[in-house]
Amino acid sequence: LSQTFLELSPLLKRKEILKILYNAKIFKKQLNHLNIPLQGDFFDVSIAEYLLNPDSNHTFFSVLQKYDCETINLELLDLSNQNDIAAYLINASMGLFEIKNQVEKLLQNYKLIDLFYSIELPLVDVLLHMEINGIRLDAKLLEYYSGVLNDELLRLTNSIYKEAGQNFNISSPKQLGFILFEKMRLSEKPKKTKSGQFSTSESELIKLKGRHKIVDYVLLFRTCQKLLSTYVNALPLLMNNETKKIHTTFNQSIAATGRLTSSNPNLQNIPIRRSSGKDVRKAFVPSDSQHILMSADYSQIELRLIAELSQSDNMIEAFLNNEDIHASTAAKVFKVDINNVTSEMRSNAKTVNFGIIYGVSAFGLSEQTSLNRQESAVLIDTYFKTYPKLKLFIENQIEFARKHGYVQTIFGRRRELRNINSRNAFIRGHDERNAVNMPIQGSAADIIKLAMIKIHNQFQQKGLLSKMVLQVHDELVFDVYKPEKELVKLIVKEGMEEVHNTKVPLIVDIGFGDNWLEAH
DNA sequence: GAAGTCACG
DNA sequence: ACGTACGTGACTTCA
Repeated sequence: LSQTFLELSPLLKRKEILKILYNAKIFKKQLNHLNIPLQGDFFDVSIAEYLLNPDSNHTFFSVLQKYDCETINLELLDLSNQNDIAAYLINASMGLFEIKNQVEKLLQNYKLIDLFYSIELPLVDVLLHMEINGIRLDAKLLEYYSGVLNDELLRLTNSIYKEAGQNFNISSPKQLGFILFEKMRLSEKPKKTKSGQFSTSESELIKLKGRHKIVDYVLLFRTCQKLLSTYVNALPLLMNNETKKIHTTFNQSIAATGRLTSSNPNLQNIPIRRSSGKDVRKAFVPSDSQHILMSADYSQIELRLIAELSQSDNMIEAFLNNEDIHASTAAKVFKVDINNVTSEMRSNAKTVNFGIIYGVSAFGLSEQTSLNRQESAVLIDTYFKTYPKLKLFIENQIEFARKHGYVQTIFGRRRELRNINSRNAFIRGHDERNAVNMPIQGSAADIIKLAMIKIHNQFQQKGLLSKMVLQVHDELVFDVYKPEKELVKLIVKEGMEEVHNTKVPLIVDIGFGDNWLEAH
C-alpha cells in the first residue's frame, strides 16, 4: 500500500487536482506517516453523506450501493491477485467520482453546502493535527493508582462475599441480581430490565442504600472496577511508548446531532464528576516542562442557546447580568430572593434547566430530584409560566418538525425525524424531544467546530508552538508552550466567544495547570 | 453480538 | 394505563 501511495505522490502534490476521498482524515494520516503531503483541495464523500443523512451508519461500500454505482463483489475477488485489487480500486474510484457530483447537488438542494465547505471540510485538517499531536499521559501515576484500586477491590470483594454468604461473580448483573433480590430480598418490588432480569443499575441500588451494607460495597466495587478496566489499566496500553502520548481518533460523521465522538481511546469521557475518578484526570499532563495545559470551556452554552433561540427575555436578562443561571431560575420558580435560594432549590432548578433541553417529563424529573411526581409536575408547570417563550419555542419546534419532517441548527445542519407523526406515543415522543434537543446540541457543536477552525488557523498563521489537543463538546484543551501563554489565552478566548454573534453572550472560562484536572 | 452498566457533555 | 430526558464509547458477561 505504501508503495502505491509513493507512486501516487506526484499527483497528490498537484494543487490543481481535486482529490475526492472517502474519509479524508484516515487517508491523510496514512500519507502523513509516509511524509507525502496532500496538497490542494479535497472532497470527502463520507462527510457529505453524513450531513445528508446524519442518523445512519455509512460505509464506503454502502454508499457505493446507495448511489447505484456498479460494485464489484468483494467475495469474488482474489486479494492476492494484483489485477483483482487494481480492478476493485479503479471501480471504487469511478464510483466516488460519480457520487461526488450527486452528493454535492444534494448538499446544495438541502442548503448544506456552506456547512460542508466552511465548517466540516476545514475541520478535517484541524482534527488531523489534534490526533497527530496527541496528549501526554503520566503512566507512572496510573500505575500507582492501579495498585490502590486493586487493593480496594480485593477488600470490597471479600466484604461482599461475606455479606452475601457465598462467592459469586459480582461483575455479572445476573448473578448480582439473584443475590440481592432472590436470596437477600432487599426490595419488595425490584425493578426488572427489558429482558426480565432484575435491574442492578446504580439508580436502583441507590434506592436500597441503608437497607444493607452490601449495597454500599457493591456501589464502591462497581466504581473501582470501572475506573480500573476503562481507564487506569486501559489507557497506558494505548500510549505511544516513545512519545508517552495518547492519540485518540475524532470521528466526524457519527453523532446524529453534529457532535464529534472520540474513540480508541474515548477521551471525551475521562472521569471528573466524582472525587474517586479525578485522579485519572491528573494523569493527562503537558508534553514537557516547557508546556502547560490550558482548558477553555463554554459556560452553559446549551442553556444560552435555548435562551437565544427562544428569545426568552427573562432568561436572556439573567445571562446578560451574569447571574448564576440555576440560582436565578430557582429564585423565579420558588419565588424567593436570589440570595435566599437554598442548595436544594438550586439543585432542583438545575435539574429542570437541563431537563428542559432534553424534554423531561414529571416522572423523569421526580427520578432525578428529591421531589415526587406531583411536585415535579407543579415545578415544570411553574417553570413554563416563568419562561413562557421557552414553552412556545418547544411547541414551535415540534410543529416545524411535524410539518417538514426535519429540524435544523443555526448553521443549517439537519436531522430528519421520521417518526414525528407516528401514532405510537412512545416513538413519537422520542422524535418530539429530539425536535427540541438536536437544534440546541447541534448548534453548540457547530459553534465550537467553527471556533476550532479559527483558532487553528491563527496558530498556523502566527507559527505558534502551542497545540490544540482535545475537544470535549463544550471544552477545548491546549498543550501551551509557556512563552505563548498570554497570547494563546487571548486567541482562544476571543476565538470561542466571538465566533458567532448572539444576543446572549457566549462566555468562556479558561484555566491553566500542570495536569488536566488543575486546568479546569 | 446483545444486554447491562457506567464514564462524559 | 402506558412509559418515562438528549448524545456518545467501552467494558464485562453470557447465550
